[in-house]
Amino acid sequence: MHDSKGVDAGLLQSKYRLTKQRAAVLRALEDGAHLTAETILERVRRHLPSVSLGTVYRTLDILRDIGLVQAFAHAGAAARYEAALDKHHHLLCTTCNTITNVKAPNVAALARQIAEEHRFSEVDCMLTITGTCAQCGNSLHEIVRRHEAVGATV
Amino acid sequence: MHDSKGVDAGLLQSKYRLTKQRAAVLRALEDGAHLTAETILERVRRHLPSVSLGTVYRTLDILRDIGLVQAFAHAGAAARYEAALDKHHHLLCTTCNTITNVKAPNVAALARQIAEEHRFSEVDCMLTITGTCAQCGNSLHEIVRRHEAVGATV
DNA sequence: CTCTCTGCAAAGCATTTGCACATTG
DNA sequence: CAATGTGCAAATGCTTTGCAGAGAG
Repeated sequence: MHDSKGVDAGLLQSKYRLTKQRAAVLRALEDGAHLTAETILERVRRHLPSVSLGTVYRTLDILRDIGLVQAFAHAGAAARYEAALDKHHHLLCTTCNTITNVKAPNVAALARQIAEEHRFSEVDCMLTITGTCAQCGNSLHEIVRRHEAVGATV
Repeated sequence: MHDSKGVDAGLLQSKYRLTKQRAAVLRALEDGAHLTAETILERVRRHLPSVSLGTVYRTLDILRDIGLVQAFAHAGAAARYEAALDKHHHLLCTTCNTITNVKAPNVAALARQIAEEHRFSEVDCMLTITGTCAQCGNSLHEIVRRHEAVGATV
């Protein structure tokens, strides 16, 4: 059986109602993936085929408001959403667009200090590291190798 | 007179042509502001009234490609662009949406280390600290104070 | 003179919203 | 049962693109 009590608890305590659509969105994010609204809709529809994209967006807004969900925006791409289970940061491969979660406990303290110097309150922080992941890096090398083998000039 | 040689140098060296529109976009970002495409268009049109928004977007893409411009995306808002003058991070007030640049030299080393552990290459990093700036924090306090003065119940 | 760039206007996505009906607490 | 949430579809906002003419090197 799905024991989603823990996941749904936040909604029950909030000013928002617990509906099956909202529970389904939370369940869609349960595995820690970084999903677009469209992909969340696909997952949700496996259980509740009639849910609309509008509802997914409205739900994500609510869940962000409660703090159960976190959005990740990057220029020129749809926002990606994830469950806010624990504090972590992101490693984004700019080639395959995969996002990997990483821990960086020192960052929060650093951010808090900077924020304090600027008299900021209610602070949160997010470190995004961009680059090329090992897999994509290898693929690129291979392409270069083939080019050279064929004798292509750059 | 405007000594924009330094600013334009990147374009001259690149595979892209140096046009007055592109120079104007660079000049619009000269003061280090974090602007939306729409605002950049306004600034550009002061000098070149016929420039179109499409050209601004195309130019920003090119400038990002060369590394002269950096984009900043945040869920549910237009992207903001800034000149990539020096390495810095961002303090975003979630109330007034003002972005402040901050230095955090330690972050890069930390990011590099994390990236290495994950076999990432060509790494860059960006720390975004969100919160409420001093000014907005004060305004909120004042609102609460007024509420209390009137005897309003929460 | 050729290749690239621009303006214009239309198209494309991601996201939001108004409304009538369904559901929750 | 009153308040809130949902589906649908239309609207909005940001960004991209096709094309014919203009401009750069």
